[in-house]
Amino acid sequence: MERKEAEARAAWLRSELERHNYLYYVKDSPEITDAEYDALFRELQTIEAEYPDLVTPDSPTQRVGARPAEEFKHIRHRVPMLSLQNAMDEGELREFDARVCRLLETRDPIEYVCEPKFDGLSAELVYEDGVLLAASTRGDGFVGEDITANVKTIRSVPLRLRTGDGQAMPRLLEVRGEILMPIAAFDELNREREARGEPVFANPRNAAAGSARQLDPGVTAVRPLQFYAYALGVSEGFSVECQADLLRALRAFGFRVSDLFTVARGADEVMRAYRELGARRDSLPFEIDGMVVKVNSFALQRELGEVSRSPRWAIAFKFPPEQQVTRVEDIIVNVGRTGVLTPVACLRPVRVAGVMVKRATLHNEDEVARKGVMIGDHVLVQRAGDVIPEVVLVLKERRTGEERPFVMPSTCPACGGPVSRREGEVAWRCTSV
DNA sequence: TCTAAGCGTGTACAAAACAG
DNA sequence: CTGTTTTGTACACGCTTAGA
Repeated sequence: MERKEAEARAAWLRSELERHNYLYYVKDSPEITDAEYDALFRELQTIEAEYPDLVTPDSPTQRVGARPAEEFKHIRHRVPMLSLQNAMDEGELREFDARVCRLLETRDPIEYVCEPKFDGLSAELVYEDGVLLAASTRGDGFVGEDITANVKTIRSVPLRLRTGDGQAMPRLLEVRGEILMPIAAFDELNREREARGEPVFANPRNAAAGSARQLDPGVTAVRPLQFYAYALGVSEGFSVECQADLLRALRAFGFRVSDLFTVARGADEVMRAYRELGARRDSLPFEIDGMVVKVNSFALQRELGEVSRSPRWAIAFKFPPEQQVTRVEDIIVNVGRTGVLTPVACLRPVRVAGVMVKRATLHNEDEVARKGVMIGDHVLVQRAGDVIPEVVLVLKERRTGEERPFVMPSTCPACGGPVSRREGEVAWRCTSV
């Protein structure tokens, strides 16, 4: 094949493959069979093998192109990736709404966008002139890990932004969203791993986080990850005026965007959206742990600004935590790096919200001291956050006999040194650490 | 009231220790 | 000398506490 001819053919194949990829992985409505796709893919591979200089970074053949890395490099976020404040119940949601109204000095109902709060790991994808150049984890909000090679293997991530209906290609677009693993794919993956005798993942969130942080992108490539876009970092040559328009624009750029988002006016409508999302929660293809409520207008968002590491214009409205009752088998004492002693309850393993809970910290000494926890007690365990189970309540039953009340030891279990607790101090400390 | 530090759980991965 | 298990480190996440 002539070089010029090959160049044109390769360009056509790339756009065609990316279009079919989009139809299959984002729209869930393929136009061609897998075999036809493979044939196109192999043709492109053949051309690129003959003319290596024709390979572009956004070529579909480059999704799993990178070699295993030694370590993750770090990427600084140009705009910090903030975390959200939580609202645990209706009262806290209404407080949030009241604060927004007060700060904006308005009595009119505020327009909010309600979106599912995906249970995965958040990431930032950087597109320059429409081409995916870098992807990073949230990290501490300022600096994240470079997971570009891994993100490129996620088939619902566009390697090149789609444009159309008058939208020009942005010079720069930093797209933020969530990497997650759908429940059905997670179950299937664990079945395979179990059959091969490999350890199974605890839940889809951890499976997604683990998969995204593989040093070898080849491993990530065979993990069924998806990316849902929902926010922006820096952008040049692109602007919208509100969150709802942004979500629609992200969809037009070729990203998966959940169709579960709604626009609500005022706290009452937000509460309705919350109840509706909660009712649908168990039938969704992926796990969510709440609903994110954002002030729709970007102008109002700017006016509200941010405090600390979270914006004043958004809140994570959590679903009530799942609870289970289990038994305290033992209480041990953990010695921290700085000598802090923390009693930890060893529990009869119980499954709560996708994780097996075996241990729970008893660091909340007020609670523990007031009510006491004994070996043999039955305790209520709830999944407090994404990962951390917490013992919140005590005493469903107290058996007599061999149980002993828990008392902090007078010597450090790690080094045998003395243990003390200064006046007014909450924590017990090993004084020799 | 806000911020930073400390802490615990759970994940992945690499090095070290162990066994055949 | 291999392959497997154990141990240690780093990271993500979210909570509590202490200090500003």
